[in-house]
Amino acid sequence: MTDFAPSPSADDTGIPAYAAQLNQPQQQAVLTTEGPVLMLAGAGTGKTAALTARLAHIVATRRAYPSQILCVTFTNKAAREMRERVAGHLGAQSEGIPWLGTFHSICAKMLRRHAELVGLQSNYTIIDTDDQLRLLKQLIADNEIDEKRWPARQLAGLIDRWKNRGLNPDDLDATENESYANGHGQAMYRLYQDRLKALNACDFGDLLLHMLNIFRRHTDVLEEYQKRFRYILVDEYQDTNAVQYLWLRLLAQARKNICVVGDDDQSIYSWRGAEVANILRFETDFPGAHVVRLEQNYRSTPHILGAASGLIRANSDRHEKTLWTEVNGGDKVKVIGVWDAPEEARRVGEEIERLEGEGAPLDQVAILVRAQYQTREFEDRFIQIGVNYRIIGGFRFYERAEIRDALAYLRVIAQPQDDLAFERIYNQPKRGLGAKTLEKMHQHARRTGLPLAAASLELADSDELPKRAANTIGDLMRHFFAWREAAEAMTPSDLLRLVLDETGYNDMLANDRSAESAGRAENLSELARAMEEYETLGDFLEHVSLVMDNDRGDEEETVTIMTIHAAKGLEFDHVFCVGWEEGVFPSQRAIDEGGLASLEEERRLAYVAITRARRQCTILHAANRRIYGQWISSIPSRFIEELPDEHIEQETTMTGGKSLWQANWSENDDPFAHVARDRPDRAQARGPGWQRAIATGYDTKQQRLREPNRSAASFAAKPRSDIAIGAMVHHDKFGTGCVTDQEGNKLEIQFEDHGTKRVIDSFVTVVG
DNA sequence: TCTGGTCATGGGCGG
DNA sequence: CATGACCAGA
Repeated sequence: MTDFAPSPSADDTGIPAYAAQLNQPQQQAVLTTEGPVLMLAGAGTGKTAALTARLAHIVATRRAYPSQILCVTFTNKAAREMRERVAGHLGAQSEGIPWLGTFHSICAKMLRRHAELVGLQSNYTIIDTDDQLRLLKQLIADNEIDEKRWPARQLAGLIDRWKNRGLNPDDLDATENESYANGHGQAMYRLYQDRLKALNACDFGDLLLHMLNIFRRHTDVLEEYQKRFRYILVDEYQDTNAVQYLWLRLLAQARKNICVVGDDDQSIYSWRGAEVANILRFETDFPGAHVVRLEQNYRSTPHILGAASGLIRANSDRHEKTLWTEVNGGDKVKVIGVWDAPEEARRVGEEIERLEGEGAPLDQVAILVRAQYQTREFEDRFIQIGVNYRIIGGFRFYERAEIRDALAYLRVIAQPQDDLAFERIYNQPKRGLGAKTLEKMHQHARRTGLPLAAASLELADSDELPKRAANTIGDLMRHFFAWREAAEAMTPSDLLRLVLDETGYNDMLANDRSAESAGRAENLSELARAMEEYETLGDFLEHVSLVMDNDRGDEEETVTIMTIHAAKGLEFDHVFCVGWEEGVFPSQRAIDEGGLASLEEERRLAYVAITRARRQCTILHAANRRIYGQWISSIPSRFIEELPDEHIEQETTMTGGKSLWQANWSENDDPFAHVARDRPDRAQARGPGWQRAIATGYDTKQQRLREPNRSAASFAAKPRSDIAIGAMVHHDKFGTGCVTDQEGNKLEIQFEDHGTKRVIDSFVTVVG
């Protein structure tokens, strides 16, 4: 430890307060300010502490002003946390760090200054995925592409991926071009970009791509930023995609004072374009980079750590890290097998009630699921037993219809070219303008090259429209002029209240007696309240598209249910990892497609899940699960098998020990009979993973489990002996019919009056 | 403009 | 199974 410049907050050891609590490697990461630094920080090793201390150190030792530091994160939450912690270190002497933020918000800010270099005005609109999709649908229709065969979603996905890779329309090769509508990829991408420019808008991907283009084409701009940013810090580097990487590399090129922090074992966003390779090859990109490993874990007990480390060791191609802890004791990771999803929820509910009885705070309990659909079962159960819970994810505040309507009005006021917004509200609330009017407005806009709103006004002044429609449009446009004028003199939130009144939006909600209308009105006043801290409409609109998120924290103590992805970066005393079954986790898609790489990503996801736990981690798997309305018997996840024995403790309930699958395995030659033959079309969709499973079996997987409860397991899928193909049966709903096929407990029946149906055999009686 | 019925579809999520 | 998109018909 050398070279601490004197600082007012230093104590008598000479170590400044912000570094006093740090361990040796962390201090190294803080003190090595010059040159490239790669901080490999395992889960729970205090990387945010190190990163914020580093930032404080740079400022406190006068190596740079706060305004000369670029500090990028992926999420607003991370940015907020960093900001708060740095402020804690620096106190009043920090005037805030203007260039601390997400990739997107930083790029948006830069782009406001240089918009004209890419053909935009500085008040450009940032459109979200919803607008993006609507725009693409229009373009697809205009170009007479069959949207059934080439969905807008697909094109949106392609364009996003191209942008993530830093590719402009001109950069696409023939293969890329082929990937949409038989060679229309490039043309559609180009049309989309042109359209955005005409709307004075850009999407999220553009924020980065535009800035990358500007840096590449205008060296003076690049140099300005290179000069400004003496130090660069990047959080979650394993999540960077190509365009972020290129953008960073250009900025860091001049001074090479770049410090990146990440954990390749927690890279779970490759499907979003993140490239783990970026962190794996940092030392090649920046020769002479200092590598600091943070391996002391401050979060979890040794068993939790041991289980997670053992699991992740099955991955290849990673920076080897050995997490350790000074903490002693703690329970082993508990693995519980249950019969089905309801029992899983019941069991978790019981455990939670027990924890509650022991005085554990409920906000320290989390249930981590692989996919959103798994949350329902827990929700139902918790309502039943009266456990407070909240589900993270799902709909976000600003994705609600009424919020989007309100924002659309504000967008048109701020930016008359915003056709997408205008289209959303021209007849909302209903004012008698239908599809026919819209079509005419579009035609006129196309003819004249005017924005939709302006074109509609011209149209209203002509005789092209029925008088009623013309009057309505004229009226609406007069309102917009008035609001635009009012916006100069009013606060944004007052403007919103005015708009909601004058449009009749409030009246519409008041007259709507449906269950949701009260909540909607409430959401709108919430929006107005949230707007109060903004001085201009523009400020607010940028904030809402980039920053505003959903954590309106109800302070109540609740259990949290969320996906593992959403849990990254969080920690809880007690974590329940549920649904650890082949096909659920790892997900069927990961098994079928994407090969080893995507299975390794699933494994990293499992690693993230376990390492969220501070004191106790419980893993559950069910023997049967209903997916898409079908009962699927499932076998425990391979990840359970990979957990080291010495760190886990298995428990199997009476009904849950082995799966239906295993029962059938011993009785039939084809364990997947009841699944794969169930529906031929679905059997195909199971893909190579399942085929392989059939070929090789999974019989080694379950050695550690107790003997199955054979009678319980066998019961469910066993065919009824009194029914055979050709039998005549009666069904309460469908009447009488002839059995044409029988698989396990499922029958295919040709009914006399209802055609062929598939039913469960317990619902029919044999006739005669 | 609203309704009801049919049909396809079903991952993780941030800005 | 459950939900959402889309279309036909009142």
